[in-house]
This record gives sequence, C-alpha cells and structure tokens, in this order.
Amino acid sequence: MSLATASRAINGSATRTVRADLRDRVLEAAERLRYSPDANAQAMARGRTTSLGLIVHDIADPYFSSIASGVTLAAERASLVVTLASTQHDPSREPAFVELLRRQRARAVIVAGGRRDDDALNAEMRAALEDFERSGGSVAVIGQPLLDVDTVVIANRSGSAALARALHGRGYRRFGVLAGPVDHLTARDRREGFAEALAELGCPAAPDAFVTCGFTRDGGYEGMTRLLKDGPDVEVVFAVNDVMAVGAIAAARDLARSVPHDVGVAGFDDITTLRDVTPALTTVRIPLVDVGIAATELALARPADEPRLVHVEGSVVLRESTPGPHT
Amino acid sequence: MSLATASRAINGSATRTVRADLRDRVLEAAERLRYSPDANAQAMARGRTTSLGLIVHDIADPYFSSIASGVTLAAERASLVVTLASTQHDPSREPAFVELLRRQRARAVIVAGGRRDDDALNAEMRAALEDFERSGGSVAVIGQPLLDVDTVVIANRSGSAALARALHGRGYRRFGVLAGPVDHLTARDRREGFAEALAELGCPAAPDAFVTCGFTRDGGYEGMTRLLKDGPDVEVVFAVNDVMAVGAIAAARDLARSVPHDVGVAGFDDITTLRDVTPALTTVRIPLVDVGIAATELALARPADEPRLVHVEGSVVLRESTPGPHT
DNA sequence: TTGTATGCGTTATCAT
DNA sequence: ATGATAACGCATACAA
Repeated sequence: MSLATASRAINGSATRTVRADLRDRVLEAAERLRYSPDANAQAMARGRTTSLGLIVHDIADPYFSSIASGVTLAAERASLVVTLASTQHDPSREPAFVELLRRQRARAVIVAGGRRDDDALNAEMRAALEDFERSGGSVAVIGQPLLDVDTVVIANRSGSAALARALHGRGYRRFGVLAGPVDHLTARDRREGFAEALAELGCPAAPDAFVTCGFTRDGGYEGMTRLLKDGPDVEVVFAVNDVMAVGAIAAARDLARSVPHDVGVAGFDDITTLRDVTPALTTVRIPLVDVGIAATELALARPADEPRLVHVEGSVVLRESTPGPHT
Repeated sequence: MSLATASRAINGSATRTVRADLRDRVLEAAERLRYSPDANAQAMARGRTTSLGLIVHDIADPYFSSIASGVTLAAERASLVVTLASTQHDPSREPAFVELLRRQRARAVIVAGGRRDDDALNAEMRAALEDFERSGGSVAVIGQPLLDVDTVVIANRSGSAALARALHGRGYRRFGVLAGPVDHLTARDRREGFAEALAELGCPAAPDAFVTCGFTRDGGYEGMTRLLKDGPDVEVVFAVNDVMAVGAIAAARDLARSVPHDVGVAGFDDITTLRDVTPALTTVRIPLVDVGIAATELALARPADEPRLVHVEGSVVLRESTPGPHT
C-alpha cells in the first residue's frame, strides 16, 4: 500500500476513491498511531492554507471582541482557523501584521477598527493589503471605505444623525459632544453626523461644546470632566462610543452631577456587556457580531472586479440615560 | 548566487554569515519583487512553527477577552502568532480544537476557562492534550489543575472565602449565593470557598439560599429573580462572577428591590468594563491580563518533568454595592 | 564565504 | 483503483 493511497483514504481526493477495505485499514492504522496530518505540509502541497487573519485594535475592548466573536463563528463555518493580531491601539503596526499574515499565506485578512485621517499610514496600509492580495489572499475591512478593498461600512453618520433627532425629539436643546480624537474617522463621522443633524434641526451645538478626547473609557471620563467644568451648560452629552459614555457617567458622578437628572448621556454601539449600566444607556445599536460575520463572508466570497461595500445601519435605542430635559 | 545564500541573507543563519554586498543585493531584490517568505514552508523545513493556540469558551465574554489580551501580548514578545478558537460555551468541542491545533503543529496551546465535573470529558481532553504534547507541543491550562499539565491556578476558594469574611466584617449575616452550574468547577470552588468561610464564621448560609443558575449575565438575572421571589430573605447576594452580578442587579431592579439598600450584591473577577456600573460592584480582583501572560510564559518555558502550577491570588475590592446591612 | 543537494510531509500527475 | 514520483518553498548538512 502506497503513500498516495493512504493520503487519499485519510484526506479524500476530488477525483479518486479508495476501496472500502483498504480505507478501513488505513484509518485503523492512523488511529492506532495517533496520526495527525500536518497542516503546513498540506498547505504547501495544496497551495492554500486554512487560516484567516483578524486584525483588531484591542481584543480586550468589547467592541472588538464582539466582532471577533462573529469572525470566529463565520470562519468555523468555512472550516478556517482564525489568527488574531491585536495592535494595542497603535495603527502604525497594522501593515506589519498584514505582512505577517501574508507570510502565513492566510486565505483572507479582516481589518477591524476605524481608519485614521493619516495619508501616509493609509497609503502604507493600502500597499500592504495590495501585496497581500497579489499573494492570493483576499481582504475585508470594517470601517471606512478608503482602502480600495471590500468593506463593511458602518453607518456612523446616519446613526448619530438619527440619535440627534431622537434626542431633540425628547426635548433636548443644548448638546455637548465627547468627540474623540480629531483624526479618528469613526469618531469624526459620528460627531459630524450628530452636528449636521442638529444644525438641520435649527439647533446647532456651540463650538466649545465639542470636546476632543481619547476614544476610550478614560478619554470619556476626562473629556466629560473638562466639559462639565469649563464648557458651556449642556442638557445632554453624546459620547461617540458606549465605553466613553460610561466613563462620562462616572465623571459626572464624581463631580456630583446626576445622570440623567442634571445631564443626559448617550453613547454609540450598544455594547452587550454595558446594557445593564445605570442609568440604562441611550445609544445606537450596531450588530457587531453580524458585522464580523458579514466581513468574513465578504472576504471569503468570490473575488469581484470592484471593491464591494456592505452597509450596516444602526438603530437608535432610547433608554433612561436621556429621559428628556427638566425631569 | 544560490538559493542557499539568499535564504541565509533573508532569514539569517545560526552558523553562517553572508558578505555585505551580496546580502544587500539579495535584500534589494527581495524588496523589489515584494518577496515574502512562506511561513508554512519554513515551518516544514525547520520543524517548528511560529504559532500559539488559544482556546476560550467565548471570546465575546470580557473574562476571556482580557485573558486573550494577555496571551496576544506575551505571544508577540515571543514572536508568535495566536490562533484563536472559541467553543461557544460547549466544552465538548475543546478536544477537537486541540486536535486542530495539533495539525497546525502549534508550538503550544493555552486552554482558558474552567473545567467541568465530567470525567468522560476530562479524560478526552487529557488524551487530546497528551497527543498534542507527543507531537512536540506544550500546553498550559488556566483553571483547575486536573489535566496533568502546566496550569495557572486561580485561587477561587481563598478569594471567595476572603470575600465572605469581608462581607461578614461589614455586618452582613444573611447570605445568598448565585452558584452557577453544579458541574462547573470554577463556580463550585467559588461557592464552596464562600460557604466554608461563612461556616467558620459561625454564620452558615441556608441551603435554600444557594441558587443554581447559568454562568452568564442571563443566568445571574434568572437566578436572582428566583432567589428574591422564592428564596429566604437575604441581606447580600454573592454571584460567582461579575457578569452574573450585573444580571442580578438588573433582576433586583426589575423586582423593585434597591441595590444596595434592600440587598447587597457582590461578584468575582473585577471585569474592567464593569468597573463603572452603579452601584460600584464589590468583587474579587483577578489580574486576568497577567493570567494570560503567565499562561503563555508557562507554556513557552523549558519543559519540566512534572506539571508546574502557578498560583494567582485574587484580592477583595469592597465597593458601594455592599455598604453593609441596614443602610 | 558560497554553492549543491537533500529532506521536511503532503498532494497531484501520470502511469499502470 | 492503486502505485510511483515530482513538486510545493525553504533550511541545512556537506562539499568546495
């Protein structure tokens, strides 16, 4: 009995088939010897691997771990394993991770997390992704569609615009915004969508009601502190993500300002783990697990000539953190 | 110029060195051709890969995403990439994932998440891990030391015992416990450590004050609902993890019971994302990121004859959710 | 210091 | 249906 037959018996073959008794003998021996096919050797012989890369800013952030959950789910359906890379919030490390995944000959790479407004960085990333694709891999990005590849576009602008209208509908007129970093495009889109909707409502926010701050819990805390201490008087504050909103609530509490009585707070994302915070957070729900699934399916789909865009809409969820002013 | 020289120029060699001008020519050509070494081929030629496996119950759970954060950190220091597998809370899938990682010839695998009291399952897992080690990989488990491999042991018993004493010190006398699933060893250790300490204090909890429930947010919600509706009157409730505690607080609220005024609530883990919940949660802090790092270092350390154990202690953090009774 | 040749474990092609 | 063998891309032992 030959090597070839054993291979066909164990891992199958598109064209060939093995007689039952022989196959049984092979499988019995494999079992007895605790044989385990070498995936690396298979990758080399077959010319393709079974792995999928995922690049996130911070796997400990619930935003990314939810996406990762969706990606692992979809990857498993496709019989792929997920290779995880976490940049620890340093976007300049992304291209190196793409190159790393190229060396692994990953079938596809999914880049999660918003882009920065940094042309040099984005150019580097575009180049890295092009190399990756030239090596036969496919790519999907979650965030802004500016890397010339398939992208799951999150409707940040329209989501925060809808949120602005909903808050206006509850009677709020004086708005503050914890705006995140200036060059952070997700933060910018959310901030601008919010601001534009307010302007359309004839109720623009004061320029000094926009506070630049980190995109994290501590950023929200620090920004809220500044806003409440030095900023204009506001009835409600929009933090551009939920984690920041939680930090903002903590800051208000530390300054002895009641949420929502003295000031309302709204966030963005509807992070599952934060659904039970008090007061319950008004936010824009993004189906993050589905986003991860969609990105994976996009990356694994038959390659297209043009970069494809999948749009994901958010839905406003009004909760107790924004009951309306004077309540 | 030969293939061998190019290989040595690009990826270095322990024994040989390449003349500068030749090396420069090689590197220039590699850069020009956007050459990228094939990690699979390297793995085969070198006989070892650069990948590390991580198995978790649910990557979307902040407990596991914190551990994952530590693992990716430590793995990167060792120039390894992390392959992530999420069982979606089905422990019976763990052995298959170990086998998958064996096929990849991962250098090591880290199994995060407590064991079950299920002899058949544990035997299967032990066998899978033995096969993995026989194939040259190393293993580290986070949780209970019953798989005969290196283990990061989390001091669940002593942690919850210390918590019990601290709560007793605040004046609580009537305790309830949201105990998690019966066969879940982490839940069991926490529950029993708590119960034993109470008994030693001469203040044992009533048997019907222990509520079996899921190890999740919804489990905590549901268990708390049952406890408040049908259980004995209690002053404070210990949920065996933070996520469950948050669910418990939500349940109390829905039953119009004030936390901490009507009933105190304590958790376990000190999940970062939940540090801002209201009221602030009394808990036992486990340094989860460090646990991930420790497990990775353990797995990557020089193999030992005997399974090694690294013990991680928790520290009680008293916060507003347990101010003491009658307040 | 450089080049040649062999092997790593598997699949696929081509005979038989 | 099965067997022999070349190829995958790289690292290394050995020869020069």
